[in-house]
Amino acid sequence: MSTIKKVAEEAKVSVATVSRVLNSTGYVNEETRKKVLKVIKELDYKPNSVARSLFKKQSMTIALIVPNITNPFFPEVARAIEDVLSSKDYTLILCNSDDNSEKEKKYFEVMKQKYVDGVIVVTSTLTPQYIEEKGIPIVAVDRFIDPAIPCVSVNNIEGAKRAVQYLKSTGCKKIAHIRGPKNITSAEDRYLGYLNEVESESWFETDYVRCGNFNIEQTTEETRKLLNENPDIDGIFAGNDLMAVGVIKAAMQLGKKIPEDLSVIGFDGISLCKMTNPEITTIAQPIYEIGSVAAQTLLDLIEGRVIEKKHHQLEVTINKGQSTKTRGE
Amino acid sequence: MSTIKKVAEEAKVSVATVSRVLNSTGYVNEETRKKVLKVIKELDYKPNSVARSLFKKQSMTIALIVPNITNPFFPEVARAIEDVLSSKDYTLILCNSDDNSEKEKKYFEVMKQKYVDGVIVVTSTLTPQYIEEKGIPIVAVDRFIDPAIPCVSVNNIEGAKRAVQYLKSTGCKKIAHIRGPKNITSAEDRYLGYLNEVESESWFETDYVRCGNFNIEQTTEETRKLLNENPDIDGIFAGNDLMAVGVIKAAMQLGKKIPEDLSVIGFDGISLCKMTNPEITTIAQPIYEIGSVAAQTLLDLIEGRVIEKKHHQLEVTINKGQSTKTRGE
DNA sequence: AATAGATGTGTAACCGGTTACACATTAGGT
DNA sequence: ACCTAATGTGTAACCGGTTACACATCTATT
Repeated sequence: MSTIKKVAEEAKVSVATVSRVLNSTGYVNEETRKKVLKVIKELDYKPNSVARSLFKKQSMTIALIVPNITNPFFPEVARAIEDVLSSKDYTLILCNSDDNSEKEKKYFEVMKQKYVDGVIVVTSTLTPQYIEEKGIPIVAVDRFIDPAIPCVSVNNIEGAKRAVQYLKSTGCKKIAHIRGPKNITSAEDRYLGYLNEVESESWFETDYVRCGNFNIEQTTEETRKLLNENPDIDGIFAGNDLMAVGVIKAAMQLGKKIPEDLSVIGFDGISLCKMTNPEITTIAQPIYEIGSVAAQTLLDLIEGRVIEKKHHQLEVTINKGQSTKTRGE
Repeated sequence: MSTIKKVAEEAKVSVATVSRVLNSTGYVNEETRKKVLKVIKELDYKPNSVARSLFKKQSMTIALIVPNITNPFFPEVARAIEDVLSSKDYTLILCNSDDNSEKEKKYFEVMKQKYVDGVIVVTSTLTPQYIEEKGIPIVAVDRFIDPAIPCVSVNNIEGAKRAVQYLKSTGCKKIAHIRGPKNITSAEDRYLGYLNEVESESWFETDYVRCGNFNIEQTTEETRKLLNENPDIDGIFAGNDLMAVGVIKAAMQLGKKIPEDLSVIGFDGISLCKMTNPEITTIAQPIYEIGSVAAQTLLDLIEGRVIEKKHHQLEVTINKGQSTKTRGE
């Protein structure tokens, strides 16, 4: 492996000059520059990022902390982030937190020791004080942390309202909600949106809300109970797409036809929705865009640009599948 | 941020002693050790990984290069790898190559400059010479590169045979194959396995093999053509699970009942299989295990342990869903 | 012709660790 | 009591870059 020193010797200049050529800083005579460039090419010299990082206290690396990359929402976010980063010569470190506060903190610690330039995080447990104290640029995705911390998400309350409104518009008369976990802001907001749309309805009962955990099996179980106890429910707003799959499974087990007997709408718009049968109607987040905006915002933060907007709330769209009736039917 | 120097001053010892305490190397008097440890705690000192990396020429980081993390096979592999790595204090860098040789090479270059300790790669384009030349420990996953390069995969030929045998055992009389891309070894092997099982059959025609590209839409299109031209095909072995979804979509569009009119079997065993309706019968790879074995093998390589086996071929299992008839039906 | 500013280059300190080596002290063996 | 080996600690070089600063030369201005 050749070093800047070898290049300097070979080109008969000092390491400072080589460094100037590499970084296009300071003055370098055109002749000298060409000579150095020639030697660099000859030796196939590639500067050592670690040495540079040590001095500059930055690593051209950012970390993404997600609960679990296996959850189909996150790979698309990760892909978007990585696309933006790699186009700017940054590198992405991937961390799975399992929504565990200890793991999140451990990752933060390690990242700080590695001079990671910034972190994009999906968390429900990290506090603004902790983040502040670490002093690493950070952007939250999907789940809101604090007004002080930039966040990229959709308006979950609005999205949930749209979901319920849509079910209503297709003729559903009794709409239940299998919500996501209690401590997760996005799940909370979707619940709030649902509640806002239904609480003044004469048919509404608090029993229409059940708590799932963003996972299929448990949702199937919960839905089966719900439908057994309330057979006249004809619409379910699931906390996310995976849960919608769970709801559909339960409905099928109970012999209910979808969407004739029961309409199901999800949330997220992961590509899975188009693979199931029936295809799932869902409130689709612009997932790729969320990732790319988050990455862009983090780079702005890192590179000291003013960030015009702290909280990006992107628009949801409704993706119509066959898990809901067609309007007016 | 406190440094080793500050700790040394505070504890009235030299940096060498602090370093010895940190790394449990050399001789350190117990009293001294306690004193240093106390100061480290007081100052909340965390050693700087970058400085250590520079000297040690290793970064406790490994890179995973996959075609696209958005393909549902890879997040599970990534998760497994990350689990193993984080338990050993290694960090994972994620790269998306899009199966593009230039991108793969660029990542390799960058990783080398960052002193990445090793690479796990899913590639069809990298040559052993190139890899050799970079001199970075490497493990291939899913796709075989060269006998010299450790590889973790399943026996795709055997798996494909099992798939076809299973279709036969459930009564299929004419079995087609929508295969994956030509240049990908795993797709090639699955095709070979299929061929081996069918070429001696009287009903077999070369027209029963169509080429897809591991993607749903194109597979649907291809399947539609296949079934229109050969209406009596009653079984399809899809190149992977995503393609199986495409096959099922096509069958439904043509009004064929699954599995009564057409049996479909996939390959991979991604969690998607359990979410569709009907659930997809598939030749399941032990995906998580593939990832963890790959990670473990790479660490063995990095840490200089002898690797007993260069090519790990893990066992596939058959996951029975409702996309195939029950045996003997 | 004198001088300020631009241009060009090298020396050496610095980033924050690790470790070879030197040196001292203590313990153990005969 | 003497010698060797084990124990304990500090100094300084090193990893491979970046950059402040010093210094020299060249150009332009008055």
